[in-house]
Amino acid sequence: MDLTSLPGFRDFYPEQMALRDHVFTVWREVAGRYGFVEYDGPPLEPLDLYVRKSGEEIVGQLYRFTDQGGREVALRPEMTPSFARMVGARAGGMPKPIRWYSIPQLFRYERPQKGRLREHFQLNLDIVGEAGELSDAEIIAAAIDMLRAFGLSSEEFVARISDRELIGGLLAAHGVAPEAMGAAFAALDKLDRESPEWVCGRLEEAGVSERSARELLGIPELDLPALLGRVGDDPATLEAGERLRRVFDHLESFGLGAFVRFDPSLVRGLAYYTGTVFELWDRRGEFRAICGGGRYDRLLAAVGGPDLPALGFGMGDVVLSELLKARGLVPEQPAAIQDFVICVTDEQRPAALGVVHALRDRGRRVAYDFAGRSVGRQFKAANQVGAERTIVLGPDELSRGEAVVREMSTGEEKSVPLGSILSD
RNA sequence: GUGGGCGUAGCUCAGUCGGUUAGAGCGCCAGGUUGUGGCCCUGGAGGUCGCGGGUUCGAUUCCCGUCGCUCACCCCA
Repeated sequence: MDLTSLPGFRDFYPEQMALRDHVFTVWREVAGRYGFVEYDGPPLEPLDLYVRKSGEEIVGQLYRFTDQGGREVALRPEMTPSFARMVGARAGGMPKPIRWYSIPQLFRYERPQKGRLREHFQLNLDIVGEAGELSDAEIIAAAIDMLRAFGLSSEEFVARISDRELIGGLLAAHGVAPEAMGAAFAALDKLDRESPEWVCGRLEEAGVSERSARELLGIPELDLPALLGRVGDDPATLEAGERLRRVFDHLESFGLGAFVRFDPSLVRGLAYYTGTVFELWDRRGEFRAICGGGRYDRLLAAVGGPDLPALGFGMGDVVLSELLKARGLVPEQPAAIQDFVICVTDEQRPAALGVVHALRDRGRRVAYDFAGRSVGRQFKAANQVGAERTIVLGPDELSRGEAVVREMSTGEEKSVPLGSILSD
């Protein structure tokens, strides 16, 4: 029998489970601060749920199979379609905006690499039913506060923010036809990794003149006002720019100005974003994006959900955990054992078990030796499990109704009545 | 799917210019007696040297293949 786990899948040993639990706890705590409530859906869904949204080509990237009932099913690669279905079933009767979040385990059949496995947990946090840009600022603020709650500062990460409609308008003003928009976005997205010549070439293929392409290469250097000066006079584009400016204003009002930056080269690969897009990045550039999201006003309807504006983000546990480890932000776990109860001889066993159980009833984390070993070995065992104190029951103390309590860190020892152990 | 790097004990790694029983540190287990841990000492368990084939008198070592891990590319929900 092969005892290794599947490639890209993780075993969570206790120390890793502690980190995972910490991540989930902080996520839930911050989501709660923003008034989001948690939901979940099935990890296994009909294959068609994803094909309908992303097309047939996605099938090769899914964990999928035919079940015994002949149904084509897939382990969920993302939460949005399930979310759309669940929101759709209830949206009509719910006050808007809807604020829901989830921490699904997601699966994809791809070659694993740094920060990207075949399985991960991803916080999904979305607002449905609100089109105003205050909600854009709200969702970005929530993402930023997630990382702040882990102890990361504006020195360590930044939210890169842009707007797809604004950049789309800019590209259109430079001669990109609607049908070439996707290719042009893809080219711009490569600016930080590919040579200017390469990007220029791709833009020209998308219908951009060489002169315009050269001009577009300067995009990442532009601030928002400068960029607005180059988008022409299309009213929708100008409005998108104004909208984005107000998003930044709101974030500034939240006091989060140090965490955000306009980044026109950010377009995200996702075709379905309709407005604000953003990503959270480690400033040192050691990791891939920690978090990404934006506004997707037409997606819910497109996947069969309600026709409501929506926006949200996803934040995976893999990159985040690597970052926390690299920055020394993984909290120390409390000792698994608080009290270790020691019997000097087997005669004290019944009394010891009574003490053990009474302490556990009081919520203490308690252990004791199973094997009847020497007192020295029992202390050694207590030390190994990190016990905060040991409670020694010997014939002498027990005859007086007492026990010796030893603080393991200091070695300080005192004889106390059994009753006081169980009441303080 | 493409390419690079790496596979020796639970962990981190030595080592063998091809040669007999493959080592260390840490960790683990048991002792160092009869009521006190951390340090120390002694002993022990634990490895098909990733797997398969080839060359060879002999392969953990050389060659080929394969699997796995890992990094990058592609892609990215």
